[in-house]
Amino acid sequence: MSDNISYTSKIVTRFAPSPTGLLHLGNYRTAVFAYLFARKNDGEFILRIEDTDRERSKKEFEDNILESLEWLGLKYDKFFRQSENIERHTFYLNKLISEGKAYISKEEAKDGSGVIKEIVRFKNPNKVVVFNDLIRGSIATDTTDLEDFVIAKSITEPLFHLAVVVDDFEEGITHILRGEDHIPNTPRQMLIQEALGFPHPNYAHLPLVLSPDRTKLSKRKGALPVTSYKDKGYLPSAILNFIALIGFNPGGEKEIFTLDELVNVFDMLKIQKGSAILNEEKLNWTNKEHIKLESKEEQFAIIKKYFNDYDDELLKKLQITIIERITHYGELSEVVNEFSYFKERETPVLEKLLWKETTKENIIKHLNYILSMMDTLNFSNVEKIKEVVYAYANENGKGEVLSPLRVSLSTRDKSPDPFMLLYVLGKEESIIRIKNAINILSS
RNA sequence: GGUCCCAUCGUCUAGUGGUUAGGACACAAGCUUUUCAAGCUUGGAACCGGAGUUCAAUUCUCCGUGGGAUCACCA
Repeated sequence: MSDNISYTSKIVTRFAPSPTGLLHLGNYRTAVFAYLFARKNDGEFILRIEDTDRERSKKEFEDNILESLEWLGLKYDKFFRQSENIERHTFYLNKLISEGKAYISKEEAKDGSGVIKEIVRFKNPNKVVVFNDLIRGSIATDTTDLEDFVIAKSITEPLFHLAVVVDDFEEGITHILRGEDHIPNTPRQMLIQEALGFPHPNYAHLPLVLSPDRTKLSKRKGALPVTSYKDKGYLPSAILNFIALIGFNPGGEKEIFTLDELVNVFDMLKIQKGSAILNEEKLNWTNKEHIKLESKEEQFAIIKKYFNDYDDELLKKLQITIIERITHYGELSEVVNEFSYFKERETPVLEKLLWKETTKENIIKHLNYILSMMDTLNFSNVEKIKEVVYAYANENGKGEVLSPLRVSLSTRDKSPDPFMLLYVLGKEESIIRIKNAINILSS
């Protein structure tokens, strides 16, 4: 059973989240795999919001799911809301009851109210159910200890197992890709399918994404909603790339993929069986690689939002240096602070202008010499600046020339190299700052 | 506890009945045009254990061990 062979009927997959909270990366990875599998096979990808639990489902969570999928670029072909399918759930519920395959049971409500309710229980045939999981092979379960499980809170209030089975059938789902935490649910759902005369869909249970403590990823353990990565300035292509390669690897040594490339290389047989832990550092590295993939213009547009009061000309000179410092665009706000000296002239402190045992006089001499060659420097080319200034530094002591120069221009002892500072600041501003430093050294 | 799933560097993984077990992240060292960042080079780092099958097991089988999931009138 490989996705490389062609199926006789059209592949239809679905992502079926319940809108009861903000979904994290682990949840969306299920969507990514279902999406990749459908697209790889020219199939259909369906989004179904499972909102039958009226009390816990919230519109804001549904909106967040929609926003996240759109941001990630996972376009769905059809959209369903489970709560709008209650009629057909009731229809099949009645069918089951009339055929003696389910029955109404008068029981005390579990909410402690003491009210007697008419819930619907499935008449368990108590048999061994076997299915061939596309990822892990044959899985057999004796359903006897499941007893007559509840499938509806009332004839008009279907529960998960019934609703899922009916909707998957009615929507023509051929392949169900979901987390392995659903493996125990599969036998019950297959029992209902059999009672209703539905065919069994194909199942592929994905390995779980774990927290660093090796337990299921959860909000409580710090798992962030996908939209928070959006807010922090991560690239959707990087998030996609990163989560697709957790539990899946096409083989080979390529690490960076676009969505289209992922669709191309996707192969269900290459999905991992064991669960995996999220590695934030690799996410950051992946994101940086995707930033590098962006065009100069795309990068600039975002940088400009943070460095909004910078002159375009100066910012373009600074762009490469800025990009080098970040892993995701949200870090730009820190870089704005770090690079404040590019925008506002600041006053260097005497101690930082000094270099080891070198006398003030010598430092002043070096700075004056650099000042004297300003007219000969080609300020439109950082390499040319480097050639000339470095030659002098190399002859007269790298440290005692370059360190005071850097502090003169940036006032900091940690900054880009002085050649870059000269290039970005330009001739006029550089002269002013160096003269200012000489004054401080002279006083 | 019952049931089920899983097992290659710290993490994500490639891979094979015979390999120096490969790559990436992270880490360490060195280099590069002082510092920071980036980049480059090098390095340390893994087949859970035991039995069986076999000329040969990391790979196949079984048993352990370990980890995980699940046992709702949630999904």
